[in-house]
Amino acid sequence: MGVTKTQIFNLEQNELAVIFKVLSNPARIAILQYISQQDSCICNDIVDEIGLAQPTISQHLKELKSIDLIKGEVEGKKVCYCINLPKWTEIQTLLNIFFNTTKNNCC
Amino acid sequence: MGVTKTQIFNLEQNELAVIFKVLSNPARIAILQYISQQDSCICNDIVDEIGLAQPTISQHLKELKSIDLIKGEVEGKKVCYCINLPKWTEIQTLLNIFFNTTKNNCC
DNA sequence: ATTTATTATCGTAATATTGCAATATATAAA
DNA sequence: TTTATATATTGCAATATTACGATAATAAAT
Repeated sequence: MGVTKTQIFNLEQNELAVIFKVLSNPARIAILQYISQQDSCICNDIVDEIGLAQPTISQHLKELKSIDLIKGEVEGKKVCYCINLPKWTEIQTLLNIFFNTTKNNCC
Repeated sequence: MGVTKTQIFNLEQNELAVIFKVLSNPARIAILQYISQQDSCICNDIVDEIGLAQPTISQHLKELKSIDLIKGEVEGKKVCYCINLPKWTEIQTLLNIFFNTTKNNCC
């Protein structure tokens, strides 16, 4: 127990759940919003901006990268993170399809 | 540690995270999809449909109810669950606003 | 080559989530 | 009232997540 039984669900259900899970933390929401506000991808000011320790931010960035929601470009000793727009749009579309197809018959 | 630091984030960020968290489990996705497919809200056939124990389904339904995504109507000894359409649409709009406002400047 | 700055990884503690058996509650039927 | 059925709650074990200190890795600057 304690582990999600992914085997009994289909690919779409598991993929949606993974996407939602990555987005299910306020720090990651805040990171995405902050990244999108910067003109020039000034990135790990993220640590200064959000009030969490550097390893914690690094871990959150890794999770966001795990579904390609963001990409990081190494620029010298800094890394410039930004939103991966094609994937972002793809996910938005996926979620809208889910919401639209799953709103039917009610009591 | 081990607990999300909600205090350091704003209301919108925390609300979005809560919504995403409720949706971040394939069983709950499957329940929502199944409910929407039934013409007549035949509800706890959910237990038969999804391959999880009755208490587990009951718990997932509770979490879906916690953000008003579904509502349950008692009908005799059965309970008829269905999607709460106004809330469903509201959340879809909220997520779209998030996706649209958070897709800007990239490297 | 050494120092400094930036980011990533490891290890760990605290807490949360998932799932289920056992049990409680509620309602219909007998 | 007893019995049967449907759903909810409780308690618990296994695992996952969140956060951070310590440390490693990388690369620019001296």
